[in-house]
Amino acid sequence: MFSQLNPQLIRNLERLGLTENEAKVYVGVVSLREATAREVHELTNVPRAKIYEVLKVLAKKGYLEVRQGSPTYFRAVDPKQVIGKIKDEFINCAIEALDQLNELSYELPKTSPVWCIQSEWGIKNRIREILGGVKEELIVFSSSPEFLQEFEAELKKLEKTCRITLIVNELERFKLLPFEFRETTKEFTDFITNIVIDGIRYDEEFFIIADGKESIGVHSAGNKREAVVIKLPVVCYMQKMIYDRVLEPSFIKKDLKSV
Amino acid sequence: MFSQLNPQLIRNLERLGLTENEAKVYVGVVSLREATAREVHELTNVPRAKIYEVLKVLAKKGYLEVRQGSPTYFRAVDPKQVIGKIKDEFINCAIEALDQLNELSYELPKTSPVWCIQSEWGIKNRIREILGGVKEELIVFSSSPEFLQEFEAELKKLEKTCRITLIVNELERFKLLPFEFRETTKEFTDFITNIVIDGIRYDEEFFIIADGKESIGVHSAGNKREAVVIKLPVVCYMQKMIYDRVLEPSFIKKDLKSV
DNA sequence: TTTATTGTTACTTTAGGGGTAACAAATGTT
DNA sequence: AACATTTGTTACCCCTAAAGTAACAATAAA
Repeated sequence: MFSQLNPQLIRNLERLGLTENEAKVYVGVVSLREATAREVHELTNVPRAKIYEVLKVLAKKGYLEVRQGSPTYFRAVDPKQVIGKIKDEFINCAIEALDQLNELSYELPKTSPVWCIQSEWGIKNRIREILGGVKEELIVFSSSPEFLQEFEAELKKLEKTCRITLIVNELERFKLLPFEFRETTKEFTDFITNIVIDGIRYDEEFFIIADGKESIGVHSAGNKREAVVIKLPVVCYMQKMIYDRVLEPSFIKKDLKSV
Repeated sequence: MFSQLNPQLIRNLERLGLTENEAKVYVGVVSLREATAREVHELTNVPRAKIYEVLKVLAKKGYLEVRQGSPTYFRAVDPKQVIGKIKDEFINCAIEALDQLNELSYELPKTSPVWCIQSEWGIKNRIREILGGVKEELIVFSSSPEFLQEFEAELKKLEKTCRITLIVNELERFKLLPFEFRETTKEFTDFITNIVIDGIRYDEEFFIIADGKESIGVHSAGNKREAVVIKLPVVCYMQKMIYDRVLEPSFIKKDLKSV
């Protein structure tokens, strides 16, 4: 039998906490609706010697029902119930863990001025956190419409409550986004997309300065994305200056004298 | 340092998918708010040689932020975010698994007449399922107020739509429950709480007959609970007869002649 | 009685995670 | 500059859970 037991499903069940054999056997019994150990073995290729133990475990967990006899028959409990139970247990566990973690922070937020974030999720998460904290002014640079679009909703919301300056390297590529953009000078564009340090080429994709005191920049080095959070007001001011100078002359005066 | 890292928390995080060392290190960094590898090592007792790899993994997963340097510093991402992410991924996984499981049932419900359930959860789950399917008549026997109470809500609801007969072995012990009970004869009580088969003593705790065609009985054998589901109309009729005979005479006639 | 099937047991193998020791590289100290 | 300390890495061992294998008793079927 090569019924092949959707390996994706097996992997999902493993991630829900079953062992590989448990997953296979449960899927087998669900497929067969009602089956003997041998039938499950033939469908799943789990060694017959192992089946019995696994079936016992699953029955004890409440995922299977049993009809004693020779051979013994097994029947799967409705997947909705089973997955639901697993989910509930997991959620409880998550809630408990979160409570316990929140009790840990004895010390005051020793907030350090520079941090580097390596995961995609972490980067976006942190950007949202910063956007959520903006009070008055926000300056955004982006060279990637796709990346910027991720935060469209947040930015739209902020537009109502604070001054936003959106700077991009090519107006053309951003025209589908519902914002008013300013363009950088050609020199800056060339510069920013071609920074090489120690043989590694950096590509600045995104940059935010929030209220002139907190910044996060996203760049890719090689094929890896990375973000740097900087909270030093001085650094941010310098960076802000750079962006000021980098805007096309026509935009500079009318907008930035108010700062 | 014997700060002892709440072992319950470590276990919870393990159940959420971290390894033991990952859990310890994450908790360590959350506790310290911002720390070097060595500090984490000293707080958690995870071998220093292992710390670096673990920290890297956690950073890549987005649970930590990094400040490069010598020594490198690490900072924990807000637990709410981290646990939230883990939870979301798990839920997605559960949903996907459920969809895939639901696609499996090629065959018609080969529903067999006799099944045995070994897990506490499975038993209660199945009882609720049966209660949910009752159309006209329900007969319940119980010798355990605690167990019966579990289904108080479901029974209250059913009272409105169908005939319910609740039979108990000692009225006294059930008087706190908001139902009208009937009592079994003393002989039956003695009989039911003292069945010995092959040297094992069985204790019938609970029994339901739904619409005269489906029954589930819960008994404990030794210190294990077990339930048997029977869907044979004949067997159920016999069982119903037994219960009819078992009621105190005063109750029998006025209620059961209508059946 | 023979044969096949069911269920059990004992053993091997493998992989992942954890622990230890030793070393190179970077930093600090005299 | 020489030395000591700390940081970060590597290689190795150990243990365990889980998977795979093989052989055997108990039961049912022929």
